[in-house]
Amino acid sequence: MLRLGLLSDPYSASRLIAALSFSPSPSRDLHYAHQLFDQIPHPNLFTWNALIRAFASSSDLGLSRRVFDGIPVRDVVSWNSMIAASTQAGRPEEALELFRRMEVEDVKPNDKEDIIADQVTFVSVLSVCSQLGTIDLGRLIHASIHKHGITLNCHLATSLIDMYAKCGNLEKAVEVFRSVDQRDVFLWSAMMAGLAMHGHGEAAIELFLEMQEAKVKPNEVTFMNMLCACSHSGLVDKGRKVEHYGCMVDILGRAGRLDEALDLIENQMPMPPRASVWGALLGACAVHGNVKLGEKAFEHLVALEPGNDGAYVLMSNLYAKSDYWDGVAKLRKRMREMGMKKEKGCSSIEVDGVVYDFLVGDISHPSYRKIYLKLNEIASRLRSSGYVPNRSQLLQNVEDDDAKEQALYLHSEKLAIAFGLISTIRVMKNLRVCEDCHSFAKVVSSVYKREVVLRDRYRFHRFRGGECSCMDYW
DNA sequence: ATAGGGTTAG
Repeated sequence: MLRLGLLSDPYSASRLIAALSFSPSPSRDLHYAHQLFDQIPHPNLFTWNALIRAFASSSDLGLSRRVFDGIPVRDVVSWNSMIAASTQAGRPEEALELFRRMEVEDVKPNDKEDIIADQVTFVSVLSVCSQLGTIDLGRLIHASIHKHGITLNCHLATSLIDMYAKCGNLEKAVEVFRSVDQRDVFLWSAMMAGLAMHGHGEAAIELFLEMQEAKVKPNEVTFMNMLCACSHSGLVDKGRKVEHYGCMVDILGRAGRLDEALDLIENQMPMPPRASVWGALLGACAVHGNVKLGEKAFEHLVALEPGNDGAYVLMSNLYAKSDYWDGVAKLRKRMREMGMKKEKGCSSIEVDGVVYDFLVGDISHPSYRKIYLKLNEIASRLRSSGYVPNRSQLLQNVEDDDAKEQALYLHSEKLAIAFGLISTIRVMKNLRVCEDCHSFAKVVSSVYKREVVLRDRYRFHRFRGGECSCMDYW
């Protein structure tokens, strides 16, 4: 193309950039794409926009942003590309900021439509809502879609279902799902994932059968979601019918059948176990407190993935649960030597459309005094109704028993719940909820006769009258 | 003719 001088043709140039950025990794050369770009004599919006996407797929958000900022007049595709790039890079706040700017800044009219934000914009922003758990914004966008008379295509409907499910409104997700008549594999899979997340494993399996009747071919994600549904609902035999070793280890392990899980890995797998398989076993050992097997899984796992910080945290928690503090100290030393840090626990709660974040022992909230006061009051009321803090869930070595109890009360989930008790209760946790916080929430729901909805990294917990929707199985 | 979107265990 260079020899023929085709770079001066914007059509060819844009296509070349796209081709270079979507090629499989060996022939993918973004550095070269960038160099080429500087040589394009007449770049147009198509070339700029292709480049945003190209850098985003190489996960270099900074470069995408530099291209975006340099565009003299941006159209809706430029904005959508940049918003999608931020969303996919796990930077939902940046995406949201762009969306808000988009509404007030000039957007060059597009050939096709002349509305400011279109379906593609909404798809990305709904994905932001899923990530942040901001159901109010999600509802606003849903309303806006209605208002503009936009029909739901599969992309948009999938995003809506995912948003409602991840924001805790499963009924609404089902409603959207049922309102679509041409359903593709993404739509079906997203609905199954939503059901699984809320503990409706059987319903997810029924949906899978319905999907087959509709002659839609499942893909690997569909199976993944199915197995997740089986795993979270304890459906061991149904899960066994789908062949996937990592998930099967998880299903067996979660159900406490650790020996069977190990036997599967060591004697039945036709291929060498990959990291995720050992990860599933380690996770199961952590749940069931099996240190010896946990150590074995851990060593296999870090041999395959030395930088896996999650493995260290799981193993350390397993030691701590078993009161083996020397093990914890050794692991921490190993982590320090490798320059690794544990992800900080953070819970956020949405009250009247505003998201509040809490870290452990957080005092940055304007009314933090009120929150701790409320927490004290909760502690005494819970104690008199029979709740005993589960000190095994304190994963640092605090000698004094009273101090241990104090430290448990500083967990971010509890702070968010206490704040919620002075407002509406909808809690998001970025990591898995700990057993003590889980029983805490149960007692809160019965003593205060309030519903608590807690979304952790993997699923939803809906506490009502002292019971949780997960039936203590997660 | 060239650019933008959705589902995913531990």
